[in-house]
This record gives sequence, C-alpha cells and structure tokens, in this order.
Amino acid sequence: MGVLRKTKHLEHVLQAFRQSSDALSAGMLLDALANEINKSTVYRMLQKLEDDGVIHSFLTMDQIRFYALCKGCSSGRHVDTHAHFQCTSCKRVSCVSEEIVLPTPGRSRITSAQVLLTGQCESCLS
Amino acid sequence: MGVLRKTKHLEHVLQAFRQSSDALSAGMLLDALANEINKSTVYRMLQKLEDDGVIHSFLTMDQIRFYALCKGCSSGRHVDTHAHFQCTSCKRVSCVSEEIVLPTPGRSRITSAQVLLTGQCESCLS
DNA sequence: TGCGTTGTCGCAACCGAGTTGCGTTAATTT
DNA sequence: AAATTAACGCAACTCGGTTGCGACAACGCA
Ligand SMILES: [Mn+2]
Ligand SMILES: [Mn+2]
Ligand SMILES: [Zn+2]
Ligand SMILES: [Zn+2]
Repeated sequence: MGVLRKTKHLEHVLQAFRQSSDALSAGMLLDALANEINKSTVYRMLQKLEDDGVIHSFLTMDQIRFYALCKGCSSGRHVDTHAHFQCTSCKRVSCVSEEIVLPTPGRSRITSAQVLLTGQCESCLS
Repeated sequence: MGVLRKTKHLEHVLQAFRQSSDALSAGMLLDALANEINKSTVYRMLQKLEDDGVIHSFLTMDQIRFYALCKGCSSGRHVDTHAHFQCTSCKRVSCVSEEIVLPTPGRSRITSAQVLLTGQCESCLS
C-alpha cells in the first residue's frame, strides 16, 4: 500500500485541515492553494489520506464529498463515526460530536451509517 | 408550476414504484423501461414527482440518487422523513420505518436530516 | 555526497450522473 | 376541432471525480 512521503503539497493540505474547524471539499482545497497544486494530485492525496486513517469523508446534499481530520483512526480502520452538519445559509460543513442511537431495520446487520443534518448554524441564526 | 398530465410514461414509472418494495434510481428506471423512454424525460419526471410530494429522494454512498413513494406528503411539504438502508451485497436500497433520535449540535437549528445505513440485508445474511 | 528505487506530480483525456435549450408531439381545455 | 401548454426526444453540455503516462523528487542506502 506504500509509504506516505512528506512532500510540500501534503504539508499544505494537512495545514489547511488543522487551521480549519470546518470540513473541506476538494474544490475548496484547490481554491485555497490556487494553481499551486493540480486537481488529480488533490484527489489522489485525499484518497490516500482517507485510506491511511488520517481523514474521513462524507457527502453533502449537493453530492459533494467533504473531508475532515480523524481522531483515533488508523489504516483501514475508521472508528470515529459521527454525524455531520451543513448550514443552509453559509454552506459551511462541520463534524457533530454528539453520539447517535441507530435502529436495526428488520433482521439486517448495520455496519455503518452516514448522518447529514442541515439547518442554520449558531452564527447564522443571530 | 403546471398541471400533472396523465401520460403513458408517467403510468409506467408510477407502476414501477408500486411494484417495487425497494427504492429506485433513474438508471434503474431507464433499464427497466429500456429504450422506451428518454434519459431527460425520466429525470424531469422524477423531479416533478418529488416537487409534487409523490416521491422523495436521497443519496447513497456511491453518490447516486434513489427515489421511493411518499406516504402523506403533498406539494412542497414533505413530512415522511425516515432513514434509508443499502445492502452492501445485493446493493438494494429501501426505506426504514423506525424513528431515529437526532442530536442538535450546539445552538443551531436543524431543519432536515438524511440518514443512510449500510450493511447486509436479511436475505443476504442467510 | 551520489545513485537507484518508487511514490508523487502535472497534464490531458476521460467518465458518468444529471442538466439544459430547443423544436416537436400530444394531453387537456375551450 | 382548434388553441393552449405540458411533456417529449435529441444533442450538447456541466461538473465532480478518475485514469494512463511520462517526468520528477523524496527517501534509503552506499
Ligand atoms: Mn466528521
Ligand atoms: Mn424513503
Ligand atoms: Zn451558517
Ligand atoms: Zn442484500
């Protein structure tokens, strides 16, 4: 599966995640690092970081994948499952720390869940 | 916003939903009505049916929109919010009737939620 | 410090779900 | 039957994301 090399682009991307309290999309990263980094590179980097358990991803209502730093995950073992929230006003996306109790429909076996909440965030309400 | 006309294609699509206990995607409908109906027509029809409160839609893990019949919804007022489930083996998608208790992150105001469960369905487990 | 290995990069072409503009067809209204 | 207008087929398009490939650079080791 390969070793993760410490390259300039990787540092920039990781720094973007650490500096942001929100989740980020590939497009937002491309805008932030305008013309400094190629589209394919960003997507490949995000995929590898997710495989390695450094970040996790999820989809928003408008079918765009967002990414955020993991806590306590490792290669191939994602354990920090939680809900995500997108504000309909400012469009910002964030992780929700509160735990969620999920049902087991019928006699099926649930192995993962994606929960996306939408509404207005604290700062957009005031 | 226009009146809903009773056309042959519409009858076929509604019949497909009534005959299926699963949720359906635009692609699945196109396959079912092979070459009998155009891609744009299906998408436009699904959008209108959703606007009119006849069907509701949601996204699966692989970013494909699925649709299912509503219960008790009307034009512009969708009230039958519930979770959805996709089997990782047979890929089939269905609605989950059980209610789910969701958290309210911080002081934000949640107006809608999408919950997608994945795992193995009853028939794929046996 | 020099060199080989191999992961990463940029580029350009591609993919596929979904959208759109437009001229035509057909369901509904009169 | 004629007028109205929603629904249709077609083709071109959008856009988030992928892929093949040759060039480049991070890393391990001598
Ligand atoms: Mn998260
Ligand atoms: Mn449903
Ligand atoms: Zn906001
Ligand atoms: Zn199944």
